[in-house]
Amino acid sequence: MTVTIRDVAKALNLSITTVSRALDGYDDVAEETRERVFRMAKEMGYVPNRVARQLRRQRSDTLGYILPAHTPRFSDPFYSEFVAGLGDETAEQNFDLLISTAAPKEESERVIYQKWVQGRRVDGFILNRMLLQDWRVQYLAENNVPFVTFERTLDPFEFNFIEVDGQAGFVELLAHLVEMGHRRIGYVGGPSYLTLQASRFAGYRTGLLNAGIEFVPELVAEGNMTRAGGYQTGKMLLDLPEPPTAIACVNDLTAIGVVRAAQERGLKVGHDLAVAGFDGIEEAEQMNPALTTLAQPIYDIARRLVRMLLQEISGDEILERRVRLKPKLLMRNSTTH
Amino acid sequence: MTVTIRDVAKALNLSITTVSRALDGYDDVAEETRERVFRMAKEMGYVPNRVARQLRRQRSDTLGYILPAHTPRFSDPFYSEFVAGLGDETAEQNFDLLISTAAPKEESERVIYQKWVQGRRVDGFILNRMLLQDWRVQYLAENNVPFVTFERTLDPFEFNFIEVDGQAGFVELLAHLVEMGHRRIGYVGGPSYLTLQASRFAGYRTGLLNAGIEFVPELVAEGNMTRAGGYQTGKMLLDLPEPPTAIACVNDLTAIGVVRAAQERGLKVGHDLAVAGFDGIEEAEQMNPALTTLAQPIYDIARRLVRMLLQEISGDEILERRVRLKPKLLMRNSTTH
DNA sequence: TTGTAGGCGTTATCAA
DNA sequence: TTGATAACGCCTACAA
Repeated sequence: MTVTIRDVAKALNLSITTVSRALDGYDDVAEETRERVFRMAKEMGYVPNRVARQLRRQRSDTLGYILPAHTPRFSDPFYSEFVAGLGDETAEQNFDLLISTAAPKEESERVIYQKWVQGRRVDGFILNRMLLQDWRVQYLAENNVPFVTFERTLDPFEFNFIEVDGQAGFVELLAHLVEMGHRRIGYVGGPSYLTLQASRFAGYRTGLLNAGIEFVPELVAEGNMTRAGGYQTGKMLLDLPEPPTAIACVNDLTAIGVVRAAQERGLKVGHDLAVAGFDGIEEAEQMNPALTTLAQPIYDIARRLVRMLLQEISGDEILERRVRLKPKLLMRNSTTH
Repeated sequence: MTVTIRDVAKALNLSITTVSRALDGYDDVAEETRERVFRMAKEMGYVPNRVARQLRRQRSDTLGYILPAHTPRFSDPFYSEFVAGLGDETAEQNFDLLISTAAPKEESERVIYQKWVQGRRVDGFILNRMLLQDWRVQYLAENNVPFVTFERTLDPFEFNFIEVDGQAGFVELLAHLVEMGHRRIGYVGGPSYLTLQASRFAGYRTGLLNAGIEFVPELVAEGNMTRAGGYQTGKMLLDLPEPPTAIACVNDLTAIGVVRAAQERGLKVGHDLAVAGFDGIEEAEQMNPALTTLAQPIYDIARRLVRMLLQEISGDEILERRVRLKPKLLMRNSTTH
């Protein structure tokens, strides 16, 4: 049926050893033999059986990523871009990417990690949307499973990660808003157990401090990082007796929701209300008004994470361990008009 | 290191054969033995090595799906929902889902299919966004690889699929627009080689015919099914000397772009211009004005496709072969105000 | 430079 | 009801 290495060997009157070594580029194979092997393999359409190779090598050549999806209709451009980056880089490195979705912190999420680890389905994991204290980090570290993360955690384990300095970003954003004349600045965040919420919120507070503006708890609300969440919390803030004149949001999706809430109230975003987000998704650029945001190179980060993880898995020299990037403030019409 | 079936057998003083059969639920194992085996396996934390099993059984217990992504920043809620459905159902059936992204019709896409087929990485494929004549169908059919599709093609091969009747949907939509008083109705479609474009466009034309409205080629434009594409083509149509008063769009994303173009021109969508889409993504419901759309149950369709494919793979009786659904017209403010 | 042989962890065949 | 044994396809020490 399908062509195996044995068929190729037989057709060439060689041993499977020689064929295997020729194909794998060992240098103890005669140049002429190698060429014959390559030609025949191609002609017969031979493709190594990955499963057999995996069993022999005791590696799966597969990376795992579990998407933190709360609902089936979950949709965040951040993840589309992130997954695209993971997929492209793994493919380029001749690895596979195994994906599943699970609601964060649920039992079902834990079950998937366990299944993949114990069934040796993957050689390592990419994690993101980290919790301040993250059971995944503990579980993987204790089981000696390689992993890398986007954002870090407070857990007392050594691991490699990329982080984008949300605190510094928000400090810069607040300075920008203050410069545009705002003093009453609101903040719509995400769940408090998220690393990114902690650092971005810290940036918000530092930014206020820097400008000598008093922190007003009423101007801060917790959303769920979706459009709908931004819309809800946006309405709340805008319906205050003394509403903010600017709202900084934990991510672009939230900001999009806030913009909608504002427009529904007849406010002209950019004039009557400034709104800013974080991520730099494509939609932020295209909406009306274009959204001021702290952009991070999601696609490239994903690719880089894969490379870091593969270095760790292969035991190669690890070139990058803890990468810190700064988001880029893109000032657009939602705050500058 | 990790526990194998051999360890369990040794601990119980049984042969690995018996352990294997006990665990797999064969009925020629003494009830008492079976219980001992189960208890010990659990105690020792034994999890079968999936790779070894795959090699032996010559099956991968994995389904493949290649996401048609044109750019790294590609992001369409349709696919988020579709992939979520695929992932949930495969997981529930104890299968894995292998995902990659590739630009449609590119050489790189073909390479992935070949690699997965020849490397026996997957037991079957789910396809969507079908081309009228689709090389994937031909390739898989000729290689006897099981697959199911969302939408069908014109290829002369037998295969199982689910389709949503876009033609009937657009006929209904056009009737609605006509009833709202529109006579000058535009259409923004997708690439002409797509099945869904062919059928939805056919519905548009039939709808015009039914209302006795002459077909005006200038009112039809080809987009690329993205927000940005909708925005571009929307501007084009709206800048005509005699612009349409209603625009039917091939999908929601396109419609969202058209709405933005209209709003930029100061048009009040729902009053000055009617706009409608197709898909029923969440955002369509939340935008302002809410978007009239032809909704299809994307998540459920994905799950159903997986079940159909697994029936085909397992050789079970196939309960569903060619499923035809009708989209549901959701009339909202973008056309009814 | 090439070949022989053993084994990765399962499952399936056959015999006991 | 249980066990010995042979694959599945590949890689790699070791021998030739």
